[in-house]
Amino acid sequence: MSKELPKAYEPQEVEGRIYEMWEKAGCFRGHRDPSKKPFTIVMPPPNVTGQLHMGHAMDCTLQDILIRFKRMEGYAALWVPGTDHAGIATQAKVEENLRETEGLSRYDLGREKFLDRVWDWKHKYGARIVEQQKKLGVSCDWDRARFTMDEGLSKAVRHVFVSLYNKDLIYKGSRIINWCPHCVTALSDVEVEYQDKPGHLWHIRYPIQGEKDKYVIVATTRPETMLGDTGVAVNPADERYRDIVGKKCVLPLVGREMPIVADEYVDLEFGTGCVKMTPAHDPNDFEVGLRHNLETIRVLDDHGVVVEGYGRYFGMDRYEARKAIVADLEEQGYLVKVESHQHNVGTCSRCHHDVEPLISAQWFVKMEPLAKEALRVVKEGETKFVPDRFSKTYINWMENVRDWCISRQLWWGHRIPAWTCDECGKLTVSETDPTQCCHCGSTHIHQEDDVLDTWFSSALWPFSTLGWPEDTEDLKYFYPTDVLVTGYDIIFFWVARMIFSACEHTGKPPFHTVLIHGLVRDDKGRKMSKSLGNGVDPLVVAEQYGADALRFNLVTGNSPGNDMRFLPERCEAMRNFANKIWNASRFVQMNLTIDKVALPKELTQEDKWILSKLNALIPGVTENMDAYELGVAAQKVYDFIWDDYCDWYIEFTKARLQGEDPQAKENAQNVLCYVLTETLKLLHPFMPFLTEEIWQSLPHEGDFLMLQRWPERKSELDFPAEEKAVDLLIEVTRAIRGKRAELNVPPSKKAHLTISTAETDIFTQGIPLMKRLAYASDVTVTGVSDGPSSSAAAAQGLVEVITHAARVFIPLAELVDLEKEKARIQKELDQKRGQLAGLEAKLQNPGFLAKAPEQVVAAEKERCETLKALIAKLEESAAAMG
RNA sequence: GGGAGCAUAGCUCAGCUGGUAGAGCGCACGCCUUACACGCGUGAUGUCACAGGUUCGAGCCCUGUUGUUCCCACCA
Repeated sequence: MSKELPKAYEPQEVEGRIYEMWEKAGCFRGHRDPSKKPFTIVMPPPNVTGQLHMGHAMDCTLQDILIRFKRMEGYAALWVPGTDHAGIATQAKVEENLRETEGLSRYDLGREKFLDRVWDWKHKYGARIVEQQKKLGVSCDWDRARFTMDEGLSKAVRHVFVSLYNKDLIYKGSRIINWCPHCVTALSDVEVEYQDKPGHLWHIRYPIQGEKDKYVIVATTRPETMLGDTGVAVNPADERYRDIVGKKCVLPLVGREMPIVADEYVDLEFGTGCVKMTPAHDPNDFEVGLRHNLETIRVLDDHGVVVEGYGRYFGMDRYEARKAIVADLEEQGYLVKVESHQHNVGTCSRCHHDVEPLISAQWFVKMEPLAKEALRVVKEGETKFVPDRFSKTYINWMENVRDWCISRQLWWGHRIPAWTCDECGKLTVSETDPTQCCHCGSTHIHQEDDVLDTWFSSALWPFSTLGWPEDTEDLKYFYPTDVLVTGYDIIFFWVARMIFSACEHTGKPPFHTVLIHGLVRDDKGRKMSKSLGNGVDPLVVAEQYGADALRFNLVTGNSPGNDMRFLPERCEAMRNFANKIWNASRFVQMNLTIDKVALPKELTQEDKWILSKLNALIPGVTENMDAYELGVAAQKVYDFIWDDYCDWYIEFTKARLQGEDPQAKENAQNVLCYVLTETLKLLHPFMPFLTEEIWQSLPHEGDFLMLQRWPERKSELDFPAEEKAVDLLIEVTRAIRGKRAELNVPPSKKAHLTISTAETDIFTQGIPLMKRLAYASDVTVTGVSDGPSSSAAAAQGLVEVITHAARVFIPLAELVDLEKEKARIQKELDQKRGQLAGLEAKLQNPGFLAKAPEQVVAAEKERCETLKALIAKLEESAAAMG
């Protein structure tokens, strides 16, 4: 029944096979089961034509750990996967490809044909990221995979749009928006990234009209926008300029007459205290312009190029125009001075070209009414962020949120369901394509060209993927979802929008917990990026070390919400851990003669010890999982397996397995298998492949480890006395090894130990274990009074090892350097006496005795007593050495 | 200008509700001890940034300081 296993774990051989097995058996499917509680996660949909990167790997791993854990806990677990059409990113990629391969632009093809190309692209590359995710072992329900431009999801988008429009929460208006001249589209506020860039502050003279040689000097960082100036503003409190308010000045190079106005907005301290007003290209100027009725004149077109009517500047892009204008100003004597000036420039989060604020007719979602409920659910804890500090980030943003610009001048996306009537000019907004204007009945209507911001559809993801707006069974059962796992970088883009969308459209927050993780950085702490070329491909890592090792690396050694560095050597350590478990189970299997596991009635003290440790581990790990402390939970399992199970328990069992007693052999096998199996369950969410593979080859009931029930603590398996007893054996064993190492005695040189202890039962039972682990040829256990005194031992050529529980005598005295040994004992004595002094002071402190909890006081007292006993022994030993 | 995070062993980082400072890697010494050299055993290394405070007791709580990173914000 047991097969020959390779000496080292080979993830490459295992992972694909195991995944296929799970998938074929339908293990990932989420079933509505009225007898179970649902647990639902929706996966943040990656870009449909994207590639899996380390951030995805971390995101997927965390989700997979949670969903596997809950599935094992007996929930009806559903993890909904899917992909996002990622409007601007995907369109840009296809356009680039089109340009490179055929030399065509999207306009050459026309909207319809171009969209066909994007769909081709989607079909070609859309499956790639799914395949990559599978390599990581994600257990999502692929049958329910959704795409943001699926029919059903598109329906949801339209439904929401119409509903918001009808509630006056969507409107079309001319506003100053962020425009990317490179992507040629409007952007929302969150798609603008501000960067500090070195720039200049140009001081320009604007002549005052009708007054010879009188000027007002404005300071600007963007001289090219002066073409669109329609005024100059000063602060009303500014003494310097009081006399010119109300007068007019003349715009150099253009000759336009413009009013000089007074507005609080102007900062007296900055620059010259005079600001040129360009309402069409600056959000503040736009506001000032509204207050003072200034004209709004656009001078840059959608590509950031100067429009007609400005002489030689026509056709120049923003930067050329700046140069030319500055040169002309200087030549004509308008330029007063140039200062260097650091300033904050908005750039497009996609292409990083400078954003051009400009006035444009766009569609907006009115945020204030929506933010109200979205704030409430977080403030009142209906939706919690983990770690909690991110709720502050969220609240702060939501309280100051401005209307959301949702129209994009792209082709790839959900086309805005609004039609303009060619006759009456009014809008018809409808879920189904209308044939006529809803105002005048004219059939001459045309649809908006623009599409919606990608995030408009992803905002609906938690419910649109479950069938909303239909009242589906899935929606009733699985919605609201439970946990959303994502990086802090998309709280504004996505999480916030999901929350207010869900509240508005479903009346419920979309999830009760948002588990936030940080960024995965490179080994030097830099962000992984294409341009730096420092990205580490998760699939390459998984191939090299195994997906389990990668997962374990990503989940340990960091804490929620904090960035982590990706260190390849940590993968190696995790691979080693996987191998450790592999070999532990290989050991178990090599000694296996049973085909069914049951805990024996007769348990040895070491059996009870490991069972008791396991019993403590289970609730500990479970609590950490419940608290989303996944890294801590993983670390606990790691420590248990490596330290308790492998280093000690397996070694303990060798005495029985290699002994003569068949019953003892079988008992040991049963406990070994039992503990290993339970541990595999605890480890499974973290290392699914390895654990499933091992479990399959051990005696088991059921078909898959991943569908086994999560372990529970069993009170009948608590053995505090034995736990303590074996801890003592371990302590003494360690001390003996330490002494031998110090004396450079190789393990092959066995010695006859004499152990003098008050715990004769424990040590007598432990003789077989100690023989093996403390390199003893034999062990004699005596009571305290029967053992030799230190001086007698020294006389007999015995080395003395002193621990709290016992004194051990080893016949190796000829190897001891007496002076060194004396010094060592003295050092230990000093140390222990120091500890004792501190402890006694604490125990004499009335404050401590009165206020500390009883348990703590008792523990400290016990510590004090054992310390005293140890010191007495050491003192005797020191005295014996003279 | 607001807000947040981080500062713990040579390096990278854990440290649960305050109760004798931890891991991995690295380092030193010794081991092919019949699961594992992707291993075993043993060992060394820390004014837990600084200064105050609360407490019987602080790496953990409070205040301030310094350094550092990030987010938000319209200073032309």
